[in-house]
Amino acid sequence: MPYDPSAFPPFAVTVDLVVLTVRRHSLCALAVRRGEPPFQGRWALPGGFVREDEDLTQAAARELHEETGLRAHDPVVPAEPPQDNGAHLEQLATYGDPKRDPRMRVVSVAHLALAPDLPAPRPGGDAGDARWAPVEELLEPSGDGGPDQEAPLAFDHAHILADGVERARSKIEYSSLATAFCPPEFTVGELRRVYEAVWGVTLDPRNFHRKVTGTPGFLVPTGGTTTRQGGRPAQLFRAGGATLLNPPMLRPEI
Amino acid sequence: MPYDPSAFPPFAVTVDLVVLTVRRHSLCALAVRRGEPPFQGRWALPGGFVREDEDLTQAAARELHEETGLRAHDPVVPAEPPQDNGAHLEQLATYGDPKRDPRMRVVSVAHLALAPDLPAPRPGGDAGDARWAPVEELLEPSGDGGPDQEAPLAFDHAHILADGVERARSKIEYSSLATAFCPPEFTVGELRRVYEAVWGVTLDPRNFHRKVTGTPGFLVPTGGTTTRQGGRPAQLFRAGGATLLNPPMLRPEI
DNA sequence: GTGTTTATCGTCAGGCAGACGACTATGATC
DNA sequence: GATCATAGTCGTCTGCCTGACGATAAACAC
Repeated sequence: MPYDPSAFPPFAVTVDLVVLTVRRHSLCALAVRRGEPPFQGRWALPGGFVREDEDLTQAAARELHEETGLRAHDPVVPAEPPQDNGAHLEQLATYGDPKRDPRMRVVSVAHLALAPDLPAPRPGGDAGDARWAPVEELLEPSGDGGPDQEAPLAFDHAHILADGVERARSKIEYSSLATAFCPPEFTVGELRRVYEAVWGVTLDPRNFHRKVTGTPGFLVPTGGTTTRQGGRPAQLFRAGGATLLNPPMLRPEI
Repeated sequence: MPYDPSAFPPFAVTVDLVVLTVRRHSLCALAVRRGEPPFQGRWALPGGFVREDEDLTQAAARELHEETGLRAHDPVVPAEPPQDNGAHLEQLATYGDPKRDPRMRVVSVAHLALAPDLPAPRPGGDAGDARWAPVEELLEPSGDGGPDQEAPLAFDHAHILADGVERARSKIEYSSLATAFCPPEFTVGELRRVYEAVWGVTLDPRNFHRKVTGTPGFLVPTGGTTTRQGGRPAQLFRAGGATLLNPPMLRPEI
């Protein structure tokens, strides 16, 4: 089909964000409450229109900053040491079912952001209300008796969230992405608890320690120690330059 | 940002296709020659506008059929046995740089299609001219003396193609996707030559045979044999139901 | 001190991959 | 028909990595 610039169907293009973090040993996603129809009052993923002069990644980074105050890392030029308050941001997938928005044809380019644990969502964004919710809670079919039962996510956002969670779960297997859930300096135990929360499993601390400290370039010791978690002081590490884990971290069966 | 259906910047949305196949022991992509500006006369990836009532995957499947005659498998409901002439189709990524098309704001949802070796591109599509070209030829910076030197691909299509090739290279590691490059019945040697072509390496036939025949659910013997390749007759297999390879096929270093 | 918690080091057996030898079954060539 | 070249298939061996789990170390709470 020849490109005919004068005869194309116009679409609205948005970015939606799956922002994940680990809070209290559970994987949580950022949800905002919709202030207007459709799906008024329901929880949804943060997002918004891509502007005329904006790249998709820029739009996602702007929305992320508006909703959370987080700056996105440039994954290509990783600012080295004390890049605190930076989040990992990558494109997830694009959703364009003709009926996904009842008002008009909207194509949404979903992005996945991974952030360390944050104090609390800042309501400085456009949404009046925002919260970190455990992903199982947002994804469970309709709940089976939780106290404050919430309706499922607006639009196809449950689908998008599920895809984002699955991306995160699989990607920490073969990359150093799990460190994006950690503060700039962290212990092996904190990193292990990230894996446990994201995968929903428990891992052997000894084998985990051997694996991550034995993988060249994954972790670099900072020299400091901490007793944040109680018990014997643990060494502090920063993420090393390696981005790919080879061989990968194996996710336990079941 | 509240959705305001009356005030969104209009975008054109297209699908572009990275269609890969293995021909003569080399990984090839489908390229079409542009018949009009911009980039008139240059090679490009096939693609076109998404229609008003079409899902993104539908649009990609339609373009694929127009350009190659191939039908896309439904990856969710894999038609079992003799699904000949079916190609694997999946979304790749979305490209939306404001300047990627000099005429207007175009967001392109790229898709990746993997097909068995085909007789020849059918020029039934909108493009007057189409060919299978080795991916290195399409991707090399500008060539270093090949006889019929081609200008690089139009738009950001070299970038899209590189992403598609990388997706295919990594995905055959941990999935049974390599069988999408094979006819419905194939030998272990043919499957190995797919891996060798996609990765650009040579693999030990004995270890490869042990790996693929030893992975439950990957290959199911049909009972027949063939001597297509010369030498001792080889068993014929179909792709088994397994889609994930665990442990993965390891891509050799370097 | 005693108990608890967490971190870290070691040991051992099993599984799997890379390297490679050996044998089999076809077609091509003399 | 014997020989050769080509592929396919089965084994063996070694080294690495993982899972299971024992043991020790260093903090805190009583």
